[in-house]
Amino acid sequence: MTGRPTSRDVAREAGVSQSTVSLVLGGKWTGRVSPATAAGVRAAAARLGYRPNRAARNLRLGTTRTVLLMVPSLTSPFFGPVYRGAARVAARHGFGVVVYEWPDLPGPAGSPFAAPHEAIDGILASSMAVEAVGGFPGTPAVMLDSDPDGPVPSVGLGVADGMRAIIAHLAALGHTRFGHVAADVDQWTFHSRADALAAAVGAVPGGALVRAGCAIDVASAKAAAGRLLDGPHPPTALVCDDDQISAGAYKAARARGLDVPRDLSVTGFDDVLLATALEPELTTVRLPAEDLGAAGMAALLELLDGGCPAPRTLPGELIVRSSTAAPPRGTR
Amino acid sequence: MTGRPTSRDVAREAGVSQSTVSLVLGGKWTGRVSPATAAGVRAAAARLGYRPNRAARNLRLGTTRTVLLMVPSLTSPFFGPVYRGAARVAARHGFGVVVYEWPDLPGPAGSPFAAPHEAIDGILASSMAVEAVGGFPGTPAVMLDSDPDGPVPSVGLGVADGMRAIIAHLAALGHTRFGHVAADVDQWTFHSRADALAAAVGAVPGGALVRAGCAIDVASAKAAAGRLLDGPHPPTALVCDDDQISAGAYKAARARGLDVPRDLSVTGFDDVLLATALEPELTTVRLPAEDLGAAGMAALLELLDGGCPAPRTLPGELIVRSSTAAPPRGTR
DNA sequence: CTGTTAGCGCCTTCAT
DNA sequence: ATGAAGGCGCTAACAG
Repeated sequence: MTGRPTSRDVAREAGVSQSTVSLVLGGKWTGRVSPATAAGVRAAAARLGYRPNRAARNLRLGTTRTVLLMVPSLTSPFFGPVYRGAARVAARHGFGVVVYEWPDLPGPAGSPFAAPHEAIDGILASSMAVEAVGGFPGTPAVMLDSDPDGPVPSVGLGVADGMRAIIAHLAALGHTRFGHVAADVDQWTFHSRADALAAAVGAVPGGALVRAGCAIDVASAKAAAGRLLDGPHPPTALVCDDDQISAGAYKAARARGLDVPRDLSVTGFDDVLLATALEPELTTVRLPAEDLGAAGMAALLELLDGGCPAPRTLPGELIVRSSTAAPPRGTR
Repeated sequence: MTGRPTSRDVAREAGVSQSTVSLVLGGKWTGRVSPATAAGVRAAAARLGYRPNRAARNLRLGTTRTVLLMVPSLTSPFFGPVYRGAARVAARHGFGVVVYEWPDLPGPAGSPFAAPHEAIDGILASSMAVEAVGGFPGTPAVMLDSDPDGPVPSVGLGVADGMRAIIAHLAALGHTRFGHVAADVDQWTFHSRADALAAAVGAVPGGALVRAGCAIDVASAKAAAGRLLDGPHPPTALVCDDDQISAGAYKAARARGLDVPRDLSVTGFDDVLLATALEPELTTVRLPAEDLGAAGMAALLELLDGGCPAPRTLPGELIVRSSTAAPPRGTR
């Protein structure tokens, strides 16, 4: 016998029929196949090193047991953990996860159909516009870190609460003049951060807010932070939409001879690896990326099961490190 | 008609038989089907939004057109681009890529069989021991950034040349006392870096080398770099196995009041995002991650095609930034 | 309790 | 130039 053993080979080896093999190996034989026979089948399968042919099973069942995870960028350290959490939960249910990078570019980016994995049972779309899943009409989908009021179920991240926690922390330190170094990315998560930030600053007595947008990269962030620092009303604290942006803010500060945190406080968002690689270590909001992937996958599996997953929001957590301090004297 | 249209539906719509549809859509109809019929079939397929069923095709053809990419970590910013390069080339040939994170833990880590994607045509294994693909006997595999003398074809990275370039650069600056902050990871790529480094230092007149091992994380790297700096023969340049390790080296230096690069030069490896986020920006060796994925996939496709891919090595490139300078006076 | 049978959708000879 | 038929490996009715 050359090639992989089939269930027929196992049946022959065990001296039973194919259907018995299928029943036993499918785990639904209790009360229908004698324990002795079942044991024989198992032994035969083990002896032959049998593994079911996935394509055949998929064809028969009309299901692929595969979920597509769409992320805006694979380079960002945020999505590795999202994948890991999703894959872990999926594996427990016999599902696989294929990841597809959907560049969040303006305009009609390459259709997701360009992905060779058109055979998909469901979609998990992280941090992108709901339109992204529009390309798969009828395919069950769950959005991650997205507008909870959208047409598809979603698992959210407490980004608004995170922003409020940042401002509360900064206000308690004595800051009133805030600068928002904002990611110029049209995603719900960033709009949400901006809105929460503006509202929170509005609630601080004497609070003032200036804003500069940038792309999510260090150079662009440095330029944006620089514009704020050189402006007519330089802030004493720079609130950044993302840890990477904070790295740019650090650079802008140092280029102007400003010490972080003595002369300028800086905060980040996400708490990826970068946050502790920087000096000083970054005060930021930790987002539970792996839990997000896991909860999203759980919701999607529930959806595939015919259920109706309840909306969930996973809270962020303010991690105070060394990039924030009271504003310099004379600036309050 | 509910559900996805099948080739039979297309046949009916076009008024032809299934086999004609298969011929036309399979692209091998020239001289066997009249152009008019072919056009009709195409139109019908388009009208119905027909897409071939992957499971059925896989079953019939005995191939999955799917490749497994095994990486040691999804969190490292290095592997995102590897995936991207591999997926790009794969897509051009109608192949999909599923990524599997194989934690490079000591001992018998979870077998790759735990991966739900047992249906795989080939394997691309990046930066790991050749044993990793041992779990898939008979499956064509290509190793990336691994021992070129192993039993399977591989695409290498010029890490040894990179190390030599670093030492040449540092030696030209006047350094003779080097410290290697080494990743304590049992991978060919790190052994290769260590060997090349030792050999290069040996060729520097008066060259001396001390070494400390660490895990690939900032805190561990900081401790290791600290041990070197506090040792009896403190180096004037710290050569790090990885950009992330360099971040730890920066911290160790600053904790001791040492300025980089005035009092201490530091180099990295990989040139990931972190390299320009740090301050000062890191002198490092850029490794072409995306090219690596692309070249690896090209080699694997050639292998699947019955060919015998020639071994390749992609060169790294020394990127001189601001973390290296001449050693402080009196230390030569 | 176990075996027989009928497809899932596709591709590929073979016959027309 | 086109159609009919068979089977890839599996599962789930239905018989026995």
